[in-house]
Amino acid sequence: MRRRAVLSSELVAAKPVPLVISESVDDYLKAILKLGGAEDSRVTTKALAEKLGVRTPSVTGMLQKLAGQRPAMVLYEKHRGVRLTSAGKRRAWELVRHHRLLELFLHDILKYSWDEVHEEAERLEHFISERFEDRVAAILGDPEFDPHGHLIPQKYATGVFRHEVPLVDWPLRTPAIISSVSDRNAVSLRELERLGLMPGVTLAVEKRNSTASLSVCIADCAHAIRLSNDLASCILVAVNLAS
Amino acid sequence: MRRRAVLSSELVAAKPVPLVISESVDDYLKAILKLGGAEDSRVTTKALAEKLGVRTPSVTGMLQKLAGQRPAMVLYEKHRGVRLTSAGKRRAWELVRHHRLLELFLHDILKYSWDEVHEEAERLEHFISERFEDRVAAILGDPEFDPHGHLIPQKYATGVFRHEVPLVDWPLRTPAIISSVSDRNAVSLRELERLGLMPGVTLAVEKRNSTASLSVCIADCAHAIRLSNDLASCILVAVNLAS
DNA sequence: TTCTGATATTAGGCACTCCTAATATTATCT
DNA sequence: AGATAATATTAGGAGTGCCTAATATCAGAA
Repeated sequence: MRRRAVLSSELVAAKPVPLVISESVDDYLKAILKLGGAEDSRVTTKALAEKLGVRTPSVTGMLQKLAGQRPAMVLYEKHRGVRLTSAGKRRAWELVRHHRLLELFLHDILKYSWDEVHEEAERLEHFISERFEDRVAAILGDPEFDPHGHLIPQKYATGVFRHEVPLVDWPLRTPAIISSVSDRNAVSLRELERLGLMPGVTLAVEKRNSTASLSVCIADCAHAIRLSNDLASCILVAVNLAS
Repeated sequence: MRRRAVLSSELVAAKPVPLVISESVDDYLKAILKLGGAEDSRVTTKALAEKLGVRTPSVTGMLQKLAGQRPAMVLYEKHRGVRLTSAGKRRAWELVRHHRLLELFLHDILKYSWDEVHEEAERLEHFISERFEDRVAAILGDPEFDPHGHLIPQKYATGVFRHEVPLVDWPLRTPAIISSVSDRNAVSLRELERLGLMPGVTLAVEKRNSTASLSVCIADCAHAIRLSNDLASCILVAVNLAS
């Protein structure tokens, strides 16, 4: 039997499917949160597929599933992308909290190095209980920032996206404070640590070279450091650290 | 096409299937280890099904899969039960080490109570890395026992089964030392803790009642305690704690 | 507006792990 | 030994989450 034609912007039918939270679902929710950004904009199938390392039909299938659950995790209109529902946001931010708490815990308590925390946190964030989360937060003294400078969301709270600017977009010779660095690449993190380029450090961009690199000065500009664009793109800065 | 008849004790054909370790596989390996016991005896399909809370056809299917992997995790002969191969033992004991280290870690560092550690450890044991295992062991000072008195196996080592006797089988009025208690039931654990019946405590069975209960005395027998058979069956004792 | 390339969805399949029903084998009792 | 009960296996199916191939839709350029 042929499927009937549908209006293109039809909201996907919501058969009440019992709620399932798998590792996979978690990963989709986190990816939608990140790609949606502060404006909570619609996220495309393609963007999700790239972020998650799967093919687009897999994404379509999962989005239909997530939209059909009760409570629905996403709002999904065919061909128009997805956004998280409040239930989806809740879980996604919970995972972000888990991840960042775990990173700090692994670093401060279990003495992991800066570049080792991400991978382990990424795996464990799905499986720790609320109790684990609470106890870790208590031991760490309800911390605000993870080792890479990222804000740790409050429990049950919708997190905030800080107003950060990639160092590569920052104006020349203007003091900036490193607010956070990407935790994705262990090699880059080791390099940044070696160079002393860590959250809280003040620096300025001396000059941009045509050869895809830039020179930066730390604080008083005693000595300039040359950074590859690759490395520099791991660094986010802010004028003040409050926002 | 009809499947050809096979000799009943035929070793299951070993098509080289790439090694997969899932949570499910882990659970089967641990169950086989425990049911096989110190003598490493063959474990039946039915026993596994009961232990794991699945039906027997599911077990048969999984055993065939585990036997067909390279390296094989189990030795499996149809209708004759399974045993772990050395590769299977290695993973199973690794999980036991993970579980017991995690229990002690949750109790000592994250301040979980005695009865809260099992469930969390059971979930996390599958996902922690070798690094996590090592750091936790280091923080705890390479501990020998978990909070319930179970031996924590050495890294990479095949663990040992201690010579323990259930309290319900222990002779009357003979001093015994609690070597371990079952970690399976949180309610029982809370009760045991309240009564002071914890690993290391010396006691003797005063008398066995027909009403499925028994009276025990702690140490100097200042006061007797009546235990339900249910509770008593959580307690394992040993003459000395070395073995 | 119509074509075209980019993006998205549907269709159909596979591996995993579970299920029920039917069948086969083994063990036990008379 | 033969019947029966207990245990185990095969057959066939379901849900999840991934895949490729085919098709549909959308958005930008001519």
